[in-house]
Amino acid sequence: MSKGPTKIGIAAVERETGLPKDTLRMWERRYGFPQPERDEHDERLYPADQVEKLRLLKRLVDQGMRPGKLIEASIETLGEMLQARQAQTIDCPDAASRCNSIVELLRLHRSEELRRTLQQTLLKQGLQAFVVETVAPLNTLIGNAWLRGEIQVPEEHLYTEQVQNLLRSAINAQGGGQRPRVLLTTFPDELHVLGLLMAEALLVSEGASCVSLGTQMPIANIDSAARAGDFDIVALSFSAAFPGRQAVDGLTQLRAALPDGVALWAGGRAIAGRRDAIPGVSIITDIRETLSALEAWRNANAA
Amino acid sequence: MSKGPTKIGIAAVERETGLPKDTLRMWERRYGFPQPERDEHDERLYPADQVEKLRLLKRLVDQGMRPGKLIEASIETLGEMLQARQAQTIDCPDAASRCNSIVELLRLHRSEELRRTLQQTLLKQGLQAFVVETVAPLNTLIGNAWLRGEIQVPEEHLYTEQVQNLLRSAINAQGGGQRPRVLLTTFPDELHVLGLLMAEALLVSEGASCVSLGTQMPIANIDSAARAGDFDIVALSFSAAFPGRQAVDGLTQLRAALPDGVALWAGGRAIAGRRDAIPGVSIITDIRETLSALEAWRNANAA
DNA sequence: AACCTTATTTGTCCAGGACAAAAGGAGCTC
DNA sequence: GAGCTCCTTTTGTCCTGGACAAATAAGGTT
Repeated sequence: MSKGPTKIGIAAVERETGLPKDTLRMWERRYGFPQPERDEHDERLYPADQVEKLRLLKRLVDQGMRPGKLIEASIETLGEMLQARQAQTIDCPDAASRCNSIVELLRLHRSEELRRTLQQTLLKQGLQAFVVETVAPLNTLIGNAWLRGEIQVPEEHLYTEQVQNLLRSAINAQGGGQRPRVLLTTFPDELHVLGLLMAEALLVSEGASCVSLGTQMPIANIDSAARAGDFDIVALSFSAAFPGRQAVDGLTQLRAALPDGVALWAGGRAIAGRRDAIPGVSIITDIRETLSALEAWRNANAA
Repeated sequence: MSKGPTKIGIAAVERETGLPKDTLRMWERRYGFPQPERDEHDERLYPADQVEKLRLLKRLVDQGMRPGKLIEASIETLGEMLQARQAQTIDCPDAASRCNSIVELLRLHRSEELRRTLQQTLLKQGLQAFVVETVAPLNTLIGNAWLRGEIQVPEEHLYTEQVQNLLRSAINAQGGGQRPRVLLTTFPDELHVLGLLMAEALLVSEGASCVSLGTQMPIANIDSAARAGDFDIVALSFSAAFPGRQAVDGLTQLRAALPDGVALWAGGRAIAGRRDAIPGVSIITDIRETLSALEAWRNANAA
C-alpha cells in the first residue's frame, strides 16, 4: 500500500485540489485554514487531512457555496453537505440493482467480467436503452460512490475506459447519416468525455450525422469549426464537476459568436440545475431529452 | 472569423502556454521578455505574438534547452529549432503518400471521408499494420504540421477522435486473452491517449490481456492498481510534448514502488531520445518494438 | 576521458498590499 | 412578493521584490 509522502508542498496541493497557490495562501491569511506546517526552509507542507478537506471545499465552492461559511466545518460535515447537494436517486429499481452489481465488479477490479457484463447488457438492451437505462444511472451511482470516498481514481478510470470502448464501437458501427449535422465537444476545462459519447450514441442511432471534437475545445475554435463544417447544431456537455458559472458565461459567449441558424444545445449535471435560461441555448436536463430535442429540430426544419 | 481578444491576461497565458505565472514574471524581470502591455489597472496584457513565442520557448525548454540562450531568438528561429530537433522523417514512401492524403482530408474538414478512408485502410491492412504503418506515421506528420502551424486544435482533435473510435472498436472486438496481463496508463500531466491505444491494439491482437486506465493516473494509484490486479507488465506512454525529465523522475519513482516481479515498459517520443537508461525499465523507442518486447517477455516467462 | 568542485542559471516559493468582480442584503416601488 | 437599484462584504487574482535551492555548466585535477 505504498502511499505518497504524507506532507506535500503547495504546488502539489494546487495540482491535487485545483485551488491556485494564491488562493491557498489567501485562505490561510484570512481564515486561518489551511494551516500547513513548514519545512526547514519555511516552505508550506500540507498534511494529507488538510488536503482532503481542501478537496471537499473546492467542490462545494464550485457549486456556489462561499468559502467563508464552510471553512470551519469538519471534514465529515463537508462530506455530508456534498452528498445532500449532489446525491441523485435512481428512479427505476430494476436499473438500480443491475447497476449496483456492475459497481461491485468495478470495486473488485474484475475488469474482464466488467467488460463482459457491460457488453452483454448493451446487446440485450440495444444502444439507446443501454445509454439511458444503464450508463446514465451508472454515472450517477459512481459519482455518488466517489463523493463518499468508496471508489478511487483507478476504478473510475477503468469504468470510463470500458464504457468508452463500448460506446465508440457502437458509434463507429453506425455509418454517418442525414440531417441534422451535429458538432459535439466540451469547453476547455471539461475533461469528462462520457456525456459527449452518450449524446453522440443517441443521435447517431437516430440517423443524425455527428462529428465529435472530443473534450477541451477553446470557444473560438468551436465557433470556427461549426462554421467551416456546415453544422446545424453545436452540442456541449458539462459534467457535475464543471463550475456552473463558467458554463453559463461560455455558452453566452459562444451563442453570440455562432451564426443564428446554428442551434446550441447544452447538457449535463453542471447546468441541469440552473434555472436562468440563456436566450438561444437549449438546455438538456436529462439525457433522454436529447431524443425529443432531435425530433423537435427535425419537425421545425422539415424542408 | 471570430478570434479571441488580441491581448490576454497572465492567467490565460499560463493556461495556453503551460508556463506558470511565477515563471512568466521572472522571465520578464530577468530577461526583459515577455514585455506585456498593461491595462488600466496595471495588470499584464500579453499580445498574441508574444504568447506564440512563449509557446515555442516552452517546448524547447521542455526538451532541455535553456531559456537564457533562447530568449533573444526570433519566432522564426525558434520554429526552425523545434523542427530541426523534432522533425521525424517517414521512412516508407508508400506510407508517406497515403498519410499525406489523409492529412489533406483532415485539413479540409472532410470528416465523413476521413472516417471512411481510415476505416478502409484498417480493413485493408489489418490492425497491426494499420497501427504501425498508418497511425504512427500520421501522428508524426500531424505533429510536424502542428509545429509548422499548418493545422489547428480542431483538426488535431478530430483526427484523435476518429482514430480513437477505430482503435477502440478493434480492441473491443478482440476478447481478453492470456498472459501477460498488461496494465496501460499515463502519468498525470499526459493527456494524449493515442500512444496508449496503439500499444493496446498491438498487444491485444497478440493475445495479451490488457487493462487500460486511460490517461492521467497518479503514480501511487498506478502502483496500487498493478498490485491489486495481478499484472505482469505496467506500460506507460509519453507524447512528444511531455517533459522528458518528469518522465524519468516518475519512472524511477514508480519502479521503486512496484514489486520486482512486475515489468515496467515506457514508450513514446518524450523518452525515445533519452540515452540514460533507467534500471529495471524497458524503453520502447519505436511502436514496432512493442511486439518484440512482448515476444521477449513470453520467452523469458515460459513456464 | 572520468571525476570532483565551484560558479551560474533558473524555477519556485514567500510576504503583504491592492483592488475589481461577485454575492449578499437593504430599502424602495409597483 | 417580485423586481429594481444602490450599497457593503466577501472573495479571488494580480502586483512587487526578495530569497534560495536544485539543476546545469564550467573549470581543474588525476
